[in-house]
Amino acid sequence: MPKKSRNTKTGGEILIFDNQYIQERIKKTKKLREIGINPYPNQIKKGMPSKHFLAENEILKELDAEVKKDETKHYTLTGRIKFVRIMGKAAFAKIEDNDGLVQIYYNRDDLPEGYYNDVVKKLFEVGDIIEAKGFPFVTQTGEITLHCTEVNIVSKAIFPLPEKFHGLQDQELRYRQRYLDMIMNPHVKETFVMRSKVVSLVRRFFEEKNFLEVETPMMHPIPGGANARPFITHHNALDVERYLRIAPELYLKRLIVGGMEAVFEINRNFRNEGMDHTHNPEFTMIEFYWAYHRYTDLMNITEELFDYLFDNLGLDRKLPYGEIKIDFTTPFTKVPYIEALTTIGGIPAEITKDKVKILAYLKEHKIEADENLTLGYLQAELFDAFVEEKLINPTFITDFPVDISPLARRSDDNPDIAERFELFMAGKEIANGFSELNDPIDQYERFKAQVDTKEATGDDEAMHMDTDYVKALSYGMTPTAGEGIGIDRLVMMLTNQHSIRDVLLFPAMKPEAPRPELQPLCDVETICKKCGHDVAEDLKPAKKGKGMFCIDVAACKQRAQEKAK
RNA sequence: GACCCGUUAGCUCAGCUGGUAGAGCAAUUCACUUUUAAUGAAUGGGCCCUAGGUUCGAAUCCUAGACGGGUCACCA
Repeated sequence: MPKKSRNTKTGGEILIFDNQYIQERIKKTKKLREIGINPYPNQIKKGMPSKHFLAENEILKELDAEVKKDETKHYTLTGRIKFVRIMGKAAFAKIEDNDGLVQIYYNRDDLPEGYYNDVVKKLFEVGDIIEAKGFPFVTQTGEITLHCTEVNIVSKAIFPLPEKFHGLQDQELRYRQRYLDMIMNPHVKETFVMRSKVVSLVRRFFEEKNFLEVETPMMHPIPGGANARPFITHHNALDVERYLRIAPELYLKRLIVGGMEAVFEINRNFRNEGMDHTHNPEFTMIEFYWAYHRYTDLMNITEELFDYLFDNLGLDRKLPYGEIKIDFTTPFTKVPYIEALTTIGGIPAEITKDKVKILAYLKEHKIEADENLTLGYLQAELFDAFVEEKLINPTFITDFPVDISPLARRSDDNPDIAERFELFMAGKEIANGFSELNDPIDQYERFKAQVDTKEATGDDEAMHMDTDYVKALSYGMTPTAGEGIGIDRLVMMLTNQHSIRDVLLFPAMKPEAPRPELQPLCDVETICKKCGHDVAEDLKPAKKGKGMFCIDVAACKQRAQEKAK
């Protein structure tokens, strides 16, 4: 049998199982069936959580007897076998459930006739999920253990687990096979339990403040609410392009126009940009909008939220983050944007307010910048290069240049700055909030300025003109403050994780490297029935009947037309 | 996108200036009725990421590529 076609079928056998270890395990599975044991039974109930079992039998350790045990008690435990130590006619194993490891003991004489030698010892192994019934005792080395009178298979594993001591180290496998990572590296689960708690608490916090949770579209006709490149998809029935949302902002503010005075949404945004340790193409944000409030109120409620999270998670206000320590004690420091350039970034004040001087300063420090950028954008270049990474403890940077804040309200005192802040910690942006721009004419002009920027600098992340949104504002929106908080990055801070991939259950990965011989056999027709297009990646099978059709309907039509000519 | 590092048994990793591919765990067989990464003995297990090149000979050297990790750039 050829060894080289992992993903194909040959002779009716699926060859991902073509491996000595897997074959051994499949043999054992078959043997179980032969002797009338279903390796995948359906009627098993979860046993007592291992933690409860251990806690409840802690008292056995106090017994004065030679053998510390209580045969009057009966327990059922369930879990995955992580270790097996067979010593002839008796054996110890450790099984793991959601709470952790617990030891079980079984021997030839206390199990049904022949069951130990023929079944448990030979056919149960590390990786299998089992059910164990018996009474508690304490071993000579002082470990509370279940002495089994019955052991049953719950689910047979036909793939072996990684090595028991070193576990699964390979980062790639850890991300691609997260379930295996979770089986082998218990702390991984802790991080995601923490993440779940954070999301839940954030939701509860806003609900308790009478915010309404809403769900707005994820497929947008015009991408908006942030500066970012969107993913593009196609709606077949309408034959239109749709953009996966880069932010929910503009829809949430439409709801404020509609009279909802406090709303929030926690969900994914999608940005078609580079990936690194702080960027995943899909990421989770909470955005909330609060009528009759200003950006200063947002800073207060943000501090309140952090206190709420830390109190409910029982976390110390000073948390380690790699080499550094972050002090989350509220209130957080507040520094105006331009001031931060000087006090934190160390840039002479006279430079920070002059385009020509900034360009010279940037050049001096070997930072490339487009000369067509406006003052605000140039100040942003300075901020990114000299300030951002120095913001370790939570810091609100306030009063942003208005031209880099196209959706924020101008300050009544100074038309060049916006009522906006961003919250930074450990050199990373965590939140962004502002008093919302509710002047429809001003909003129109700002969109237009974005479109102009796009033309002047080719910045394809600048915003699009969204006249539908301007129309909504034109009906009148109450003065409103709105904020977005990056949940992934927040969880990174709270769990001392330095890669966003470690707080995402299934981070985005490139497709696995294809091995040439392993390509699936393709015996169906490989050209589009309508236009004759023959690039396999562009084709999909017909919904009904046979044949292939183009995924991109518009392109298909065009090809068909050209062919007709 | 640029640079650096990695890819060898199911897993964790060795493999020197090029000379028949190694260990531990795991697996198979045997011994062992309180072990703690159980122990002892024997056996089996490799497209050395892929494709080219240099060479009498390549896991090893060269070129290109794939995937992963890191640094930087991009992402206000």
